[in-house]
Amino acid sequence: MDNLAVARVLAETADLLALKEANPFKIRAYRAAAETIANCPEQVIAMDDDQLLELPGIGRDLAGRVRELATQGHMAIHRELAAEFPPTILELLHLQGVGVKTVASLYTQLGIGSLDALEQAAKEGRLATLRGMGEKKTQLILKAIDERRRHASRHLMPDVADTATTLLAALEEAVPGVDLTPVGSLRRGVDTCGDLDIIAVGGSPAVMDAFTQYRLVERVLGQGETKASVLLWGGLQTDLRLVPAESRGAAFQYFTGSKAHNIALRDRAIARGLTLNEYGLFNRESGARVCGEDEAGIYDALGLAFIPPELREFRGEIEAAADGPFPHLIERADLKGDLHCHTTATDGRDDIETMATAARDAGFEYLAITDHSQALAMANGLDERRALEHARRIREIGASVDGITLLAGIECDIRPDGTMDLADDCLAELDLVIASIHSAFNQEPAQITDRMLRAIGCPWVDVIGHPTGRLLLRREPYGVNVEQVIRAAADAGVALEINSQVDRRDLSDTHARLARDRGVKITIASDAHSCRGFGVLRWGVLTARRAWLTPADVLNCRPLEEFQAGLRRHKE
DNA sequence: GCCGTTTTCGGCCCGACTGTTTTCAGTCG
Repeated sequence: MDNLAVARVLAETADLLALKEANPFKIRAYRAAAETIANCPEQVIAMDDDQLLELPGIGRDLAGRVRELATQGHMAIHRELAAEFPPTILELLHLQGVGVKTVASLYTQLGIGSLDALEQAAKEGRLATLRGMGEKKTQLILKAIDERRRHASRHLMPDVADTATTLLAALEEAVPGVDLTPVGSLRRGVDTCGDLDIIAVGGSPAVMDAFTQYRLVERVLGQGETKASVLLWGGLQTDLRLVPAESRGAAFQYFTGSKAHNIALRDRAIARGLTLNEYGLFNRESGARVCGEDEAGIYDALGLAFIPPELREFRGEIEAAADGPFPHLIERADLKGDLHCHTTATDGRDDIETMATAARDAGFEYLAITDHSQALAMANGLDERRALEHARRIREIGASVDGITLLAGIECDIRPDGTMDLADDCLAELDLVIASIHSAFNQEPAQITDRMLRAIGCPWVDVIGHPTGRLLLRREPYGVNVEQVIRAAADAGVALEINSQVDRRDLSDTHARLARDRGVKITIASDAHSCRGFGVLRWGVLTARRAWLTPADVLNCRPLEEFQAGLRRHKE
């Protein structure tokens, strides 16, 4: 049982306690503990009581619960609570706009304990019999159920990447020397994956057995000599394919996709009297093998430069590859600084100094500290006085920490009317201002677009943070007209952020590409809330690669002085 | 259920928005 599994049990316990209207602070304690453990770098099940008590938010009681999980494999309080409700009840809590109060009254008053039952009741108009429920709320619930269903079979790519890492390590331990590579949508670096595809090259059938017997397999869907399919706990379908060494490149190419890219490539092969499949590239007439052992060789034989996997979406990459090699797409090592993070001043977990040293250790020349502004009261957002005091502290600490420059910034809320949450004279004092929307997401497209344009009109705004507000698999983007925002940002010299959080990646790849094509500078930022939060930058970089971005397109690939000169505040 | 020490109990981030109300409850961040 790893930390995420422990955290899940604690979080479920919190949800179940909430359904029973237990002490809200007790519920919060369970949630906080879940959060702490999910973010803990060491495995908590290996810890003794004293080590557990060191963790923030873990006291005598919760330490005991974690020990119970470690030794028994389950937690009595969790089991007892779960037994009081249908096993499907917690899926109701994941619906947008549905919280514990609603779930509790749905269950106690209407006996609704599953998505299906809720949908049926909503369609029959029975929800309106509950206090506080009307026609609009019913429609919102039906929409939320629909979204949930559409997303149910998909998984965040970074989660799939973690799953793949763990699975590959287990297989390599079981079958030493085996050559395994994840392909498919994971290799393309997409936002969400429907399944996980892995290729084993030249291995023995033993790897197939190790795969189907992997401890996290819920069900074997099929097993043959060269292909096995399993369903992992958590619902991810995973396929393993065994290919001979001479087909390695062809298999990589074939299973990395996308479908449209592959079709275009096979068309190209046909036009050259060749045929392409997962085993190799062959002469159509004679059947003689042209190549197949290496991926670049296949592209080369088709008159194409090697196409980086992230670009294989049939978005013009084949034409581009016919014209010659691609420019150097951005890599993580090209980033010279990070531009968006939080500290204990607002909702971060670590202080300025800790964040600074962690950023330096991550290889950065500079780091902008950008805590929240006052509108985010829940995050203890900063008003003008605190923002300026915080900036003073940041500069003071920046001067004392060697090897990195700290920039005193802010993530300033864009209020519903488009005005900034902090006064201009305050924003003017800072080194970097990110403007973001964190409220009133449901404004009409024209209104929220206008709101964004007003923010871009503020002369002290340098960057728009997570410009569309989407939460992958959870929340649709705001109704904002991205093209208009891009045009305005280009005109004003305001940069647009690629936020690297696993469930944001916002701007998306296609929007980032459009922005770049229209002359907008891009930033790639972690939005880290702790000193371990910089790792997500790899996902933002993948989005940027999928947007065809080179280091020249990304502001924080520049050394400090050049970076600062590129900011909007220094342009006008 | 955790935490702190002006401890051993009493406090524990709160404002905006929505849909349902007619003064508020629930959700979200």
